[in-house]
Amino acid sequence: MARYNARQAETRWQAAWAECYAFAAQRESAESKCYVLEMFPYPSGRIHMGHVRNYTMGDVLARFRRAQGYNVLHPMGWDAFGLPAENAAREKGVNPRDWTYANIELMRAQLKAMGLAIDWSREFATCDPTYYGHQQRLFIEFYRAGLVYRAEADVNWDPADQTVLANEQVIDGRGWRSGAPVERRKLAQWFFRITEFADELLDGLDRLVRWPEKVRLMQKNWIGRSEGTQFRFDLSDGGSVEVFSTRPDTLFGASFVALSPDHPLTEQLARRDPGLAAFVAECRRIGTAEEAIEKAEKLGYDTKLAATHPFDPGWRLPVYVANFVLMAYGTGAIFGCPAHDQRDLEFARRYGLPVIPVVVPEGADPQSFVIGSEAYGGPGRLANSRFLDGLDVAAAKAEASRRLISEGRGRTVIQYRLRDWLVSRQRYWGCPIPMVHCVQCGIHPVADADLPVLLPEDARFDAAGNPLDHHPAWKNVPCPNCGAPARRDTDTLDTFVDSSWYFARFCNTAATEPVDAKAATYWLPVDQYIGGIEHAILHLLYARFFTRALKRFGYTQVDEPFAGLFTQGMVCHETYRDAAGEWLTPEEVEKTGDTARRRDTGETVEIGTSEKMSKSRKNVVAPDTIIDVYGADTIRWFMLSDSPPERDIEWTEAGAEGCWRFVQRVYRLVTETEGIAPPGTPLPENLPEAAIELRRAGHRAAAWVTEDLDALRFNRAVARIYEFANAISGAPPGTSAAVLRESLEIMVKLIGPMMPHLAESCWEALGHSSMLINEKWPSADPELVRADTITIAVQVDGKRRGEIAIARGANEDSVKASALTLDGVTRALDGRTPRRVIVVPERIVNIVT
RNA sequence: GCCCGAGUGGUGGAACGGUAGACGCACUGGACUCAAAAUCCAGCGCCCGCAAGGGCAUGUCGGUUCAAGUCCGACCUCGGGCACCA
Repeated sequence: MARYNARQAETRWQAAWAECYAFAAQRESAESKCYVLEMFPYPSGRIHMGHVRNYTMGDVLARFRRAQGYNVLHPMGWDAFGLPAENAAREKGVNPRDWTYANIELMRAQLKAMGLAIDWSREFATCDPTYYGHQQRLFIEFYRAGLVYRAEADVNWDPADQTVLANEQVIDGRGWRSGAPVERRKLAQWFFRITEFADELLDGLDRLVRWPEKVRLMQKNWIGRSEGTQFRFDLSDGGSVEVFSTRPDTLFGASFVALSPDHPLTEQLARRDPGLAAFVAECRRIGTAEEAIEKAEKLGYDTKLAATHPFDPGWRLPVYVANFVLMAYGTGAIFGCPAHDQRDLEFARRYGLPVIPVVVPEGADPQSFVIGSEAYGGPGRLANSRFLDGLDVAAAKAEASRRLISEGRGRTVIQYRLRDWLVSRQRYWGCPIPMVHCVQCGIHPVADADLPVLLPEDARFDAAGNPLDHHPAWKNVPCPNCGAPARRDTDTLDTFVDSSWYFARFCNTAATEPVDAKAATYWLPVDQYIGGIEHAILHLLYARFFTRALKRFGYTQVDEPFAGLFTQGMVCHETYRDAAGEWLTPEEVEKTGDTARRRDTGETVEIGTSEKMSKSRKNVVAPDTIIDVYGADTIRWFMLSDSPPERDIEWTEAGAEGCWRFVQRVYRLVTETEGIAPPGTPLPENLPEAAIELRRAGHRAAAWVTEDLDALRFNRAVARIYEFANAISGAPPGTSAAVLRESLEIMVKLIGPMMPHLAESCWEALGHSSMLINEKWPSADPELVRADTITIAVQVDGKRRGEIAIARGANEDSVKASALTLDGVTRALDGRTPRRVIVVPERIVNIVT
């Protein structure tokens, strides 16, 4: 029995493809272009199953489009800056740069072993000075255009590690590495003005029809647009305060005004009021930890100031500082309407403030409508509201707003939840911010001739804090403006910046500009982007922002970077625990049926739920060991089979073996089927029915697989191919030699994008001297795809009672007649006369009694 | 709390409103073999029945329809996102 040697074949074909630069994209060729991109990996050390799934999907699409005649761009790079490299430096004493590039070497080899159709000539890492140097140019360009600015911001400061932490790195109010309580500090930081594009980024979502609805919705919520009115309250000390509200209609239900603890007015008042200062300090201490917010009670401090109601000069409202008012949203001050806002209600109950319902649900009596422990946020008519009485909410909003505006007290405002993007990081292993601080003349960009600002190679990682800040030789430079002694900005850019424009750089990685406008015009947008759902908001939003900014500077002509987005599911595995509750790796466990025992001791092991592969659960299976045993095609086939690509998939040894058996089966089918005509043999006329059936199966498979790959339904494509393989092996002996050849060639071509090495070997075994990679995708004959006879079901009163075979296009009366003579139908009718017979052509017959 | 998804055999999953369970995995029986592996053949939702056949089945309850896994309403369970956003 012929056996397919995956290892040998795979190295051989990978070398053959590389030799003819099979996957190099053609520069701006006449063919239609197709840019296929998977989210580039962080070089953590080794590839994992998630990478395999991601890159297999992209590869299938790239190869499929290539076979269809597209000029395909399918590049690969490395998202190479980030904390793990720096941690390795601190923990193991290695240089972050060496650590990163060593990982890239290893992972590149692993990806190449997967047989990916990648244009490796375009590879780069974001930590290459040739990449981050261009990023620095972009930063300065953004700065000059006002898209980058510096401002004081509240940040999470870890006093032990002496660095700013991202919100995700603060766990229960403590630094994730140091365990020290995180402080909120005001520091001057760099920001990207992403809010300038808030409206565009929101509106653009509607046009992203090939994005998952879910991701669009998440971005919409994240941007969080709300329309409202911003207006002024006059205060008893002669000052005033601006508030923002989406519900100016409820103004007659107001019972207090509240300021954020971080509001400038609060700070001013606290200077004279030690009680308030203490209250503010207490609010800051509770901080931003999620849990704290959830449990925190509504607390306030009465400033003793009074605010004048904007619609009634004689109506005075108390002014509080309240812990639930955020400085970061709106104006940092609100008016409280307890009847119609849950937070305001809790606050009012605690401090004994009035609760006046002003919106009454339709049908309820305004006199007896009382608010209990739940505020009423629904629709209704205004009451207790003087000139607004009787209006519905929308009309009352408009009227209240109109009055505030006409009195010169307010204006309509659109507020966003989206904040500007803070990009400063007190870290070494990132793109240095190309700015210089001069005591004489302020902040200036580094001169163009001095770019890129390279990271120093001799940084020290033995002290806490930012190594760049501890490196006088690097830090101290002359001011680019006045020449006086100055110092560099020692922060580096958030690594999300690196991944916000790499797809544009891929269009021409040799460009002397950050982005080659001509190449980008040809290639962008990315036709299909594939990656994890975890990037649904940040990365994808930042990339959308960058693309718009790049367009402003003439680098691109598109608004949106990714015309199609696909978010794939995770790779999971069963978990195992021994009697002591210790996690065990799959290799440590021997499974027989539903029971599992330890390989070493034979002890029975508890099988836990299937979860995302993770080191902590030890349920990780390394792709390279699987590739060593079964080959790349087997693991690729597994990733595409069974589960729909957007859902999670469970890795199982049994499933992998099943894929491996299919690999062998395909090879046997090609090498052991007897009586295959030589290449190029024309099909004879007057084929017997069995041969025509096989041809139909083949052409149908071609049509369906094409459809499925177009829609990224890989699991269905796989099922179609199994069906077709069954049809070939089930063909009766003596089936036309030419039809066998046609069928096998179709099958091999259909398998090509998914199991490319096996397909090449089969193509060769079928007697071809050319490579399959140069063959066109099979086209299906529509005549063969459509069946001549169709089997349709016959129902009586909606229950299936039999089936009839009819000719395509058979007339309704004959269909009806043969349906009514069916045994099962007469039995079910039991002498009754049908009242109605519904015939849906080529679908179904339903006889209604 | 608000906003999204998803519930189909032992299992992963198929199914333009039209034969529910394609295809894979697991399992069972058989062939081949000294034996095993590999391979091949057959079976495989549940209940009644020797069979032919019949009944019940897509989380639950109701509705629309000649016909509902699919559409509508309510509920249950699980998963995800956002969360003092005024």
